[in-house]
Amino acid sequence: MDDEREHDPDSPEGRGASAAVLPAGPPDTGRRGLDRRRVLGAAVEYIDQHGLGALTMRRLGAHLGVEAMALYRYVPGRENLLDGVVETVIDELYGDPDVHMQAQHGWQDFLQRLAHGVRRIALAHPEVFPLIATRPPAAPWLRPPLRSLRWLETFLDALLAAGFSDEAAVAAYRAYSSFLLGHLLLEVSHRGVKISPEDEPEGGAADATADLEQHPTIDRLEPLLSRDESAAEFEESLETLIERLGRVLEESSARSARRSTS
Amino acid sequence: MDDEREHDPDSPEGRGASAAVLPAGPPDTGRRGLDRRRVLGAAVEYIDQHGLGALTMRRLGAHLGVEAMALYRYVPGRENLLDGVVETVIDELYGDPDVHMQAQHGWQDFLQRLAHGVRRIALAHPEVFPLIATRPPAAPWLRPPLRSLRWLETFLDALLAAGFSDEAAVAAYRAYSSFLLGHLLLEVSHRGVKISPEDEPEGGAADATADLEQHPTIDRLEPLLSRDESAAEFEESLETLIERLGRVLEESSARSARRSTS
DNA sequence: ACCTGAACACCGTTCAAGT
DNA sequence: ACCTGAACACCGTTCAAGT
Repeated sequence: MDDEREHDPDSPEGRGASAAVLPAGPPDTGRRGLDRRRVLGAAVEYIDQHGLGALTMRRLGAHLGVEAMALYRYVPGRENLLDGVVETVIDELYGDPDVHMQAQHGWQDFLQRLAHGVRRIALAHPEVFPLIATRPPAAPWLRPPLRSLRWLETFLDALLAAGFSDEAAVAAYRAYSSFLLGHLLLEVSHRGVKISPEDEPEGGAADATADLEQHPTIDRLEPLLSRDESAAEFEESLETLIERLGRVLEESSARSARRSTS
Repeated sequence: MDDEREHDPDSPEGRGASAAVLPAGPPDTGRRGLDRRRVLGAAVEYIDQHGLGALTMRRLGAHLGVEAMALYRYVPGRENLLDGVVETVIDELYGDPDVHMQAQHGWQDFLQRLAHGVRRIALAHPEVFPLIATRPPAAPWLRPPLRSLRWLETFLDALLAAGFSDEAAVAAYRAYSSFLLGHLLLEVSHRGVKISPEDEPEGGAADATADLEQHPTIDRLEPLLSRDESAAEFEESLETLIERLGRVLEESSARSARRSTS
C-alpha cells in the first residue's frame, strides 16, 4: 500500500542544486520547496518504478510527502501532468553529451547520435515511452518521438545546411520519426512483456501458448522468434534509412548541379 | 452528459436477430442476448465514437442498456475487455477480402495487401490503434500491430514458401511490424490532433504556436510540415521495405545455389 | 440463468478553511 | 503563500439478493 522505497539519490537530472543546504536526513524526494519541475520529476520516477497505470494524483502526492490536492498548485490537472512527464523525459536529450554539437561530423553522424540518444531515453524509461508515442502532439507538425520544437529546428537546420531541399528535409523528419517510433515501441514493449504479467500462476495465461501446436511454423521457429535482436536491427535499419536519405541528397544535388550548368 | 445518440442501425456485425419481435422503440444496441462478442463489439463502437478515455464499464453498460455489473458475466474485468477490443479489431482483417488468398501473386503482393489491410483498420479505428500499439503482447514473439497467431503463421509461411530462410523470415516479420507500427501510429496521431483539443478558446494552448518565432526554420517550413503526405509516404516506405527484403532473398538464394554447385 | 442494488475502496478535482 | 479536510461525482469490482 504505502511505498517508502529508498530510491536512487541522484535523479536523472543529476544536478546538485548548487551544493547548498540539503538536509540529507529523511528519505523524502527532495521535499521543502515543491515546484513544477520537482513534481514532474517525481512523476517520472514514480512511473519508472511502479508503471504508468499506478500513477495517481493521490499516490504521487504521497510519494512527495504531501496530500494530492497540493499538487494542483503546480499542475493544472492529470492530463497536463502527463504532458509534462513526456516533456521532461524528452528534455533529457538536452543534457546528453553524446548528442550535442552536430556540426562537426556531418548530418549522418548527427542523425546517428540523435537516434541513439532517443533510444537511450526509451530504454531508460520504458514505462513512459508509450506515452511519448501516443499522446496527441501539441501541433500538427510535431511528431513523436521527437516532440520538441527545439529538436525539430535543430534537425531541419542540420539537413538544410547539408544541402537537403526544404521538401527533402521535411520528408526526412517524417521518415526518421516513423523509424524511431516503430523500432523503439517494439523494443520497449518486447522488454516489458516479461515483467508485465504479474504472476502467471501456472496455466493461467494459456491464450497464446496453448494454441501453439495448431501453428506449426510458429512452434518450430519459436526460439528464433523470441530472440531479442533489437539492438542489431536498430543499427541496421538506421543505417539503411541514412543511406536512403543520402541517395535523396545526391539526386537533388545532381539535379541542381545539372540545372546550373545547362 | 447522457448520450442518446441514434447510431448506425446495422452494427459492424450486421445481423438482424433473425427478424423477430424487436420492440423497435428504444435506441438500444441490439439488446436481448448479451454475449462476449456483443460486449466487445459495443466497446469498439463506443471507443470509435467517444474516444478511449471515455470508455467506462458503467458507460459501456449504459450503452448496452444494462447496469455495469452485468458486464462481468461476459468479461472478467476492464483490462481483459481492452485486450478483447484489440483482438476484435485485429480480427476484422480476417473478413477483409482484399487481404486473403496470398497464394496467387507472390509474397510481395501478399505483404502489400496485408499492409493495406492493417492500414484500413488503423484508419477505421484511430482511437483503438494506440491500444493495439501499446498493450503488452500475449507472448514475446507476438509483436504489434500484427498481434495474432494466425496472421503470424500465415506471414511466416508465405515467406518461407517463397524461399526465405527461417532467420530471414523472422527478421522480415520484425521489420514489417516496426514499419507498420511507426507509420500508422504517426498517421493516426496526426489525424487525431485536429479534433483532440476540444475548444482552444483563443490563446489558450499557446505552447507551440507562441514560441514559433524563436524557431525560424520551423516557422518558414510550417506549410510543408503540416502537409499530410501519409498515404504517399506509406506506399513509398512499404515499397522500399519490400525491395530490401527482396534483396535479402536473392542473396540467400544465390548463396545456397553457390553452395550446391561447389 | 441473468441482472440489479447496495456497498467498498479508490479516483480526479474544487473550495473553504487552516497555518 | 502554501497546504489540508471535507466534499462531490465518478470509477472498478464484489456479492447477496431479486426475478
